[in-house]
Amino acid sequence: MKELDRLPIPLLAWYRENARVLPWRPAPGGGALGDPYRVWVSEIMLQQTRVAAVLDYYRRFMAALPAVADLAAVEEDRLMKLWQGLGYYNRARNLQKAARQIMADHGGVFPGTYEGLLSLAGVGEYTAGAVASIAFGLPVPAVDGNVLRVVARLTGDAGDITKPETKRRMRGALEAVIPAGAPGDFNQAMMDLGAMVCLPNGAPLCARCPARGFCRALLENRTGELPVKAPKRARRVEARTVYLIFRRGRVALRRRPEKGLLSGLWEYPNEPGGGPGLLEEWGVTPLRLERGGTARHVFTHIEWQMEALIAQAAEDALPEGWVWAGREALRTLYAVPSAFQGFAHLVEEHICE
DNA sequence: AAAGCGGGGTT
DNA sequence: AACCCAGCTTT
Repeated sequence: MKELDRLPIPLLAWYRENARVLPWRPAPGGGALGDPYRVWVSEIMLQQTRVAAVLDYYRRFMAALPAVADLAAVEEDRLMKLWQGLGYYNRARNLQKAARQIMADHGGVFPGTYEGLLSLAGVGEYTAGAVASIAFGLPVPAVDGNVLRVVARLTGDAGDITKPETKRRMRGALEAVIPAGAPGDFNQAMMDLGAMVCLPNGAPLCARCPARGFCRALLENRTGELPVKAPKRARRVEARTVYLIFRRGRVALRRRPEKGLLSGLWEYPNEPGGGPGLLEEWGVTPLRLERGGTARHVFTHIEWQMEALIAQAAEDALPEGWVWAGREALRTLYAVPSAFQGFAHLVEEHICE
């Protein structure tokens, strides 16, 4: 009998005792179904994002947009403000795109099949499997980073889990053992096990694991070597100048381009390299110009080393599309990514409105 | 198949 | 400083 065949019974028993209590989760262990909209929103927020980071965003989001029709109708700037700081902002745009698909193509009713879910914007194999199993009770695996790690160790599989082929193999193996009576509990139990017991970086808590009696990696003393993962590419460093331009107690903001990094969000004007000369190009005449210190922000693939220039503008004129933002507008209207958080105190000092 | 896309907690 | 997180889309 293979390791995965032996897993469901002890795993589900462990889950009944140890499941995390989460606002989008149905009562664990009873095989109850979750609400599709709530489960879906949570799954999108949780992509590449820890549970702890999601909780407050999820509560705010559901209070503001309690149903799929609300999401379909909300204005984009308000949507981005709800997502501000969570990262991977295309998730929010795809969320709305999918909500409009549901309204237009499915009569406002959530599609209840794996293929129907997969056709929604921003929903891939993992998310379709998660919603299908948790909200609709369908026996489909939901294979995320946690599950790949658990399966790699449990079965002693040394395949590179960053490769699609390895992921396909593990997903297929799970399809064969997922219990038809409680697929949602099984998938969530796998994720909880990965998040709480089968920890990454060679630090699993095997003594607490319901699979400790038959885990290949544990029995063969290979938990430190599994899973196998190809190294990530190094990030590049970019020096940028950030212009904090003030006028009558407000600060200048511009919208980032439609595509690429932080697309569509608002920012203090900034450019690679840069210097005082750019102000003139923008038609901004500085009455005073001073240095504002430095800040650093690390993305997955780029590191910004930023230096701020603080300028007092002589006139109201700004380039097309730029705005003057007061404290209230900055707080409630404009979504500014966390990359600029390092200069928030400077803005706070110079803004008066 | 590889690269782009955020931000923050943990080790 | 590296690793990783309830991944998806585009190239």
